[in-house]
Amino acid sequence: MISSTPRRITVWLIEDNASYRHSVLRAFDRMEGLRCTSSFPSFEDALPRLHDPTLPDVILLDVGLPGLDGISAIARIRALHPGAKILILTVFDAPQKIFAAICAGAAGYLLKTASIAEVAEAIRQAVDGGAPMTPRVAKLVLERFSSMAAHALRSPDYSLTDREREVLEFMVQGLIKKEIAARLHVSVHTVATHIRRVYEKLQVTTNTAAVSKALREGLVSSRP
Amino acid sequence: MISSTPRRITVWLIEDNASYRHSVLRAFDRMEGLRCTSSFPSFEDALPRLHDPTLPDVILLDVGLPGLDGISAIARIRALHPGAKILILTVFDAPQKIFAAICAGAAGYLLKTASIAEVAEAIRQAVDGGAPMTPRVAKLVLERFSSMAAHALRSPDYSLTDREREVLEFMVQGLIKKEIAARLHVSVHTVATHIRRVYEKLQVTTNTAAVSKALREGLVSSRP
DNA sequence: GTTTCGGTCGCACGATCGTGGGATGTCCCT
DNA sequence: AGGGACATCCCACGATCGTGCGACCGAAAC
Repeated sequence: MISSTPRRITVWLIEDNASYRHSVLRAFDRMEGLRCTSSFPSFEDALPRLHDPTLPDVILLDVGLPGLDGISAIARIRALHPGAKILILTVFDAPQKIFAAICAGAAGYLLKTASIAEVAEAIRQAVDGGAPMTPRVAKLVLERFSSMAAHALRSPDYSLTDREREVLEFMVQGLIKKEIAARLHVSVHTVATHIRRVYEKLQVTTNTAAVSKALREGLVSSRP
Repeated sequence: MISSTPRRITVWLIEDNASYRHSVLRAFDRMEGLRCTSSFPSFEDALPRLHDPTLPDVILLDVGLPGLDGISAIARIRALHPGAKILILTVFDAPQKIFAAICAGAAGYLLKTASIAEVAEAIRQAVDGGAPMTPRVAKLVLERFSSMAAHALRSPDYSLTDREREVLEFMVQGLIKKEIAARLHVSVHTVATHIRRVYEKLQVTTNTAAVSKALREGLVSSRP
């Protein structure tokens, strides 16, 4: 699957390791459709050039470099040049680093175990709107993703009745018994009874604790 | 990057399109290190075979097929054969489908725009513990991921003081004034004053509403 | 047919809360 | 020297809450 872009893709390389930087540069020079227009040993060196009139399509960034940490660098680049695809290329595979980079707006995350050819392919994918990732990184993202989603969806069973759940929802909305009674067209005593059962089932003794438990454990919808 | 597995990777193919199924089968036959041991036109056909003593390393599954929907199929397969890597191979790129599949436990998600060679490579990556994805899919996952994280982190500013936030945290834990006073080594009156200010700033009039607002808007950590 | 469960209603009492006032002291800012 | 923000403490009053106990009814379950 070769993408046919009209002109060469321009790339900046920000990488502190000189020998790695040069080998990437040389390899790119021999490639069709790819052109590394500038390279820098650190983000600080690249920073002033971010005001240039001609900016690259893709910025290849090592987030292990000295000085400003890579995550802040991503944010700064995006602020100054939102059009650039930022590809992280690093030796670090700590989930924390990876997630931080993604949340900061990186388009992809590659490990240096990848070959130069794979890096080049990843650059093309990024320009095509893809999000290239080393499989190992993809695995971590997927795991975190599904655990986040699972956490957002899990809902322990306290076997609340429909009416009890209904009352609980109103409590979560901050209504007091009197108001809940009005909404449900029943007496305050009835509401009190329902709340009593809810407390028993949730093993709490105060409205505060009940609301807290309900929200934290997703017993009611979190949407106001 | 060729993975050197001692024996051939065994694969099942579940795919309703007969001609696509056959072309994949033929292609795999010509490949080293890959063996498609069974193929089925639907999940229902594969189901009884999930009790076989010899089960595949990877199951290639089309989630657009008739009968049982693909998402439930993933869950069923994982229940019966947790060791298998499930790779989704489909024409559907609706984010909803993708996220559901991932949350159900798919190891990767490929679009049928991928070449057979790419599918084969993805199978190897999956066995190596990776999570192969078409770049387009990766992009969607990354976007959703960072928006989820951003949502989980956003926190409106009610300019609560440190002490007020501290008291609010205890309220969210379900403590009553008396208990909070004890924890902070101050009098109940002091706690009452702090709570009063919190109510003013959050624009609420009951403890319930305050706790609800605090939890929903991430004013305090949601970890119990 | 009797039991069980869910929902409804009632009363009473003490505990807790929300809010109106106030007061004192510390720290920081200018 | 003065003002503002913050934290601390106090009192009093009515509203609200938590919980003890008891009751009725309809539907479903045994």
